[in-house]
Amino acid sequence: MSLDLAILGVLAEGELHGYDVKKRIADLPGAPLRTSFGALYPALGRLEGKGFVKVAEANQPKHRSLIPMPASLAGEAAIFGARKPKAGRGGRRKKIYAIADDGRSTLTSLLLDDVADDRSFPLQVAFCSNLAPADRLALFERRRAHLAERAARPTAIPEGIDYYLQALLVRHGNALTADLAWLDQLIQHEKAQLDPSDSSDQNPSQETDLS
Amino acid sequence: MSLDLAILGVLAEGELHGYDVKKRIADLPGAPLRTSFGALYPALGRLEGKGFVKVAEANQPKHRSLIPMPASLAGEAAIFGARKPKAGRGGRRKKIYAIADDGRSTLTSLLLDDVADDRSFPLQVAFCSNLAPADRLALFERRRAHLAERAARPTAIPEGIDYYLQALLVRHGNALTADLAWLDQLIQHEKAQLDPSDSSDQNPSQETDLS
DNA sequence: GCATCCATGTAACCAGTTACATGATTTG
DNA sequence: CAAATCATGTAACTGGTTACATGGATGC
Repeated sequence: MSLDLAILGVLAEGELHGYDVKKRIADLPGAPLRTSFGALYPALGRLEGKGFVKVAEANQPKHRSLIPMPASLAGEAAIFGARKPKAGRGGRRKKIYAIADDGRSTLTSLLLDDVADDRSFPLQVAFCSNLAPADRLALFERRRAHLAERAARPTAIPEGIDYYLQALLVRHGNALTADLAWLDQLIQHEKAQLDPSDSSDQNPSQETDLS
Repeated sequence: MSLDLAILGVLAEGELHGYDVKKRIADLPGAPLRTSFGALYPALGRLEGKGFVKVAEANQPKHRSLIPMPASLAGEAAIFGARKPKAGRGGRRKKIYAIADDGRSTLTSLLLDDVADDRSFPLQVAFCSNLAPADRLALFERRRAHLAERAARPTAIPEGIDYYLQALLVRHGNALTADLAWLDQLIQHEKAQLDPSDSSDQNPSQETDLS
């Protein structure tokens, strides 16, 4: 399920408490996933029960995790660490979750999963840096094949079609085309990484300008 | 809910039995909605209970409904009518549903509903020919405003961002831009219809080529 | 010290899926 | 007549939502 993927994904790059997990997946750069606490906390509980996730600290976050954290997170982490809770004595509160080893392998398999679900692919991309380069390439190519097959199948209903349906159809087709081009760029990038012979394509460009 | 919208939408353009309702919404030109019988039949039952939909015939479809049907449906309807079931005597089977008056008004309100839900907007477009031109324009402009606001809000996290997240972000931005342009075309079309002074833009073009 | 946000959780409900059961009609 | 496909439905389960309850921390 995609919520699990998102949770494991964000926890894979650093420990967080539930509240922050929600915030983080809510504004994942290109793949925002709105969810609710009513879904999140039970999910965290489930994942903990299955041993995919563990509670790192239940309180007194002295100031930071020992796990090295990628640069992308260092900023927020620093801020978070800065306003340290004065408390220490007393109760259970602010559970900080970390991904467990079983969680990492589960994450990998969720990332490789061939779910035709359009909603989860962006999440797979968002966290695909956790994959081995070859697996990543496979993921992209699988998706590309899937979309290509979709684009290929007969459009049907070219009859005296409604203006708005026609507009929708055009939009749909254009979106598909754009996605294919985008995937081609990603694929090209991966291949370049795997086989470093010719050098080109350093960053994803703003406009889909493949020839 | 979007299944209700889809059902009412397809029934608004002609009577169908459940099985065909599913097929039809499954390949709505630009807004396919995969669903299952386990969702569809209960939904039809609910709609019937609320009086939004009624059973036109429970069997012997002699050959066609008396309701005038738009050209877009005439083809399929003819085929469907052609292979008429030999039966007549006996059981209840093949319930043919038709939209009721209450259903039409419900459809209208569902079409006007301002649901931020990205999934239901395409459905609203698919059936927006049921709206008065002014309402249709309002629907489009509301959506446009919504997307524009989304596009405007700070992208955040331009830090040492992951290649794949960056790619997702670009993709997302491009999709938004394309949708805005697409909506602008629709809006322009509506305005031209409402105020027939200058004439341009007859069909949605294949490429989003607004100036 | 009061309001506001951070933070975690639970309960009731809801819409959907998968899998199953059943039977009629068509076609080879 | 047997197999495939059309056709309708139900039951168990799943994953989510909204609303609620609770309480610590922060800031004015």
